[in-house]
Amino acid sequence: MRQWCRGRGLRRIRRSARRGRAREGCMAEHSYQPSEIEPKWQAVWAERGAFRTPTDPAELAAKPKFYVLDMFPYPSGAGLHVGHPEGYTATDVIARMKRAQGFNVLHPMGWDAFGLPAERAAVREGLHPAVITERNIATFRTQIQRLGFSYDWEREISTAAVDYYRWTQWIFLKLYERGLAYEASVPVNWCPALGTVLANEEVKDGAYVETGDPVERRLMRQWMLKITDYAERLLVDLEELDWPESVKEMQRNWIGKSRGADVVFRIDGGERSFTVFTTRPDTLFGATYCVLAPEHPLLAEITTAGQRAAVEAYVAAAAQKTDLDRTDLAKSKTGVFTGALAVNPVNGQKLPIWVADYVLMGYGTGAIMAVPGHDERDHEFARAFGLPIVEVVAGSGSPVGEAAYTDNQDGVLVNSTAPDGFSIDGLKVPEAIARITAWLEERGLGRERVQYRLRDWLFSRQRYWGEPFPVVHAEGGEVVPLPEDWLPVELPVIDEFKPTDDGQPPLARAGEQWLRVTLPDGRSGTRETNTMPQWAGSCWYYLRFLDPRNDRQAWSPEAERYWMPVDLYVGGVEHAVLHLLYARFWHKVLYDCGYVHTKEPFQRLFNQGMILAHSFRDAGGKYYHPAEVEERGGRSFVAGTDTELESQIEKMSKSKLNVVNPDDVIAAYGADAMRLYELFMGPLEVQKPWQMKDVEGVNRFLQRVWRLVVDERTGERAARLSDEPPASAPELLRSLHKTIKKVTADTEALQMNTAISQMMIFVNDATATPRVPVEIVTTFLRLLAPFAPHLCEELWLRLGEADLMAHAPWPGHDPELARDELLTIVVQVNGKRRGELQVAPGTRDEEIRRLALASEA
RNA sequence: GCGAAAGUGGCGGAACCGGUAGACGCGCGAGACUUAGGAUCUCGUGGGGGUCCCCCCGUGGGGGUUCGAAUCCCCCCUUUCGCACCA
Repeated sequence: MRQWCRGRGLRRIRRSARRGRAREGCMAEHSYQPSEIEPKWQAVWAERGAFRTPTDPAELAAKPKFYVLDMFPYPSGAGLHVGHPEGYTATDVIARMKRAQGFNVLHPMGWDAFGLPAERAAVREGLHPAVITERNIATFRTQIQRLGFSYDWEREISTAAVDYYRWTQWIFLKLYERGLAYEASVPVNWCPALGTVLANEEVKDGAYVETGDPVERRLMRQWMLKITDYAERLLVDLEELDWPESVKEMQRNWIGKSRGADVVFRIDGGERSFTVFTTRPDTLFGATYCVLAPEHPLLAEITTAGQRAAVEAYVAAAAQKTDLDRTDLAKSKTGVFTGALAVNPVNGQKLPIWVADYVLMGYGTGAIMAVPGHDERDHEFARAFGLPIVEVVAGSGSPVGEAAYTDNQDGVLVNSTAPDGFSIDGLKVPEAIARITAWLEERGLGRERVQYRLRDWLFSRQRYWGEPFPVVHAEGGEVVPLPEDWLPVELPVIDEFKPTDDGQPPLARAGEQWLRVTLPDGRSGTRETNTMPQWAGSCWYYLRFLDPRNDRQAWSPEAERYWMPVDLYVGGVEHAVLHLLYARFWHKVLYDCGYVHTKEPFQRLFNQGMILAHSFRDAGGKYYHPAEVEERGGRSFVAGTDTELESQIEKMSKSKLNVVNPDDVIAAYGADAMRLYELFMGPLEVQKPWQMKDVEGVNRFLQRVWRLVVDERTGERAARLSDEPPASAPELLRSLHKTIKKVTADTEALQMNTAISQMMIFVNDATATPRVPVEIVTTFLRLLAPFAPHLCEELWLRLGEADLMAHAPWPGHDPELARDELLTIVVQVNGKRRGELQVAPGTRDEEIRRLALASEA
């Protein structure tokens, strides 16, 4: 026994569990027993439908609404870790408080159930992805329910259920009708390891963000969604949202709006021309060469015979490169002269045209004018190939031959006069840009333009476990959307989930019966065999929660009008761009269709920080489970040995052996202590380490609350409780009202850590009070109930209350009783202490000054 | 490189709009009650002085504004997170 439970954390857990059992049997029979009261109350809540969302129209009309939503989980095989319940606990506290405050609350939970991991597990285990998914959902549901969250489980949904995804398909048809879904042959991110394409948002540094598998460029026919049509609205509407600034900023960066101009360059000695996009048209006089991307269509036409071999070799080499190679910043610039010359429209200068892979075909026009004097990349390129560098903006401390001067505010234009006399010399950059843009427009040589970095959303995947597209390819190749009443297109049951040998998606294995379709007009066709990406289902699940059992509509207009928008949405930052951008896009399309009445789906967003954990590693880099580690003199060793370990705080992961399972924590301390600790750890939004020792602290707090009410030896009401009026304990009453005030305000602001510390202060005060009016305790329990609902429900019952605590109203505070004490202000003159003042908080500076001067005299 | 956020005891973290640090919890120390307790209760706990009244130093570093700065301003350092050849 000793040998296998040496580690501190685990030993503590086992010890606590033992202690719990021991107590049940012998002396302290009436001590706090979360393992008994928690399942009991969870069953009562379920039986009595305590958290059912109101649906009766009169009831809905009678109260204001509050929609509080968690980012629903992907039910992975690993089960829940302690990071999941952090956000869930926060939203549950809010949901319970809002109910108590008289709101109709919608607080649902569901499963983002389609996706690659289930498909891979299916291959590994020889089971169907649907079976794997069902199993994982069951695990997640059990784990989540153990925490006593007040979800309305009657509204549970799964994106992989037919009665859900038929509406995902329906929304796709709406997108198609509006011309927002189209097929195109585009260069895609193909991941050979996964056998599928990926969205731009899923690829970083040439690799799939989830697994790190390399991604290469391929030209493929794929479904695309025209999110670019919504770029401006997605950008502008961010302003109205109560979201973390960092997330808004990330979305702004992703959308990447830049203002500039298109400028047309004629090719010397012919009629052909090409257009460049630039944000700095003011530097046009400083252009000394042009560059085309290797994929630029004009390239082959203009390359001269003498340069053809070199250019073709360069283009071929660029095509071979992975994105990773092409975006490697460490590498130096490469390129080849095409032999062709372009004519600078502003002064007629002949500029050599180069091809180089630092110019991307996917952004702007795939062609640039290069101004090495005022652009770092062009500068580096010009230096590498000995191209001229001309200064046209003055103001830099060093010559442009040494470093590009890129300031775009205060620089003053020089050397910028055209042969016809037009000049922007002497102007500051912003004015120069306006002037030259107008000049170009007058002559038809260019025009102002806004450019976005956002690309269209690559919306198909070569996978099985996703939503089938509701479209058919008719004979002759025409794409035909299916009529709405043909939905759902059910995912056929197949037994092999790999692509076919000739590279078709897995659904090509479904057989003629599924693949062949006779269309309404009598033609026959073949079903689309790609499926939708995992993001599809999560783009609108918050709408299905409004009316999840509706089999005639995706949701009813009445429910939508009542509940939307989501008032509070809580989840991790990892979705700052992907899910949150996609969902906003779909929502705006649905808004344009008239199916939703708000421009934005999520009014307030909150990102909880990641929970980290200590991990232990020896000099060789091998990880040890915390149960094998012992601490001596502030250092860590492998238990029973002198092998010293390095301890660090890291993201929880299987390979680092530092994952904390909520089930273990609940077994040792109970769900209420778990809930409380999740919130007491620190501010919700920051990263913080899980420290099992600290759970003891909140556990002791709950024990003290228990003993405040229950005599542990007899199980009777504690002798300290009195039936006298609250005013009989004036100090405690003040403490109570301050607590009501602070808990209400802090919880509203999602600062639950300080709300809990205030409740601890109150309980410490109560413990020190000889005669505690019972009414003060019941009021306090109503405050604590959203945080520790099982304990409070039990104590509420023991104090003789008839109705559920879950239905008790939220207490209000008396401002007079909750008022802060006077502040002490030390009066100082030139840093020397000269006296003290007692003032009320909020006293104005002038008043303080006046009082200080008066006291001085 | 660019952008954002943040640096407070042995640890997690408090501190409203500048009001005189370290709430609450962990850990640690002392005591009480106990056959015993790693339970519970009480007291103490930033550092350094000092015959217990108190003094000095303290919120990453350096300047500044102010009667007064963890909080506001400038420069620097560090960490975390985004973006990364986007013309």
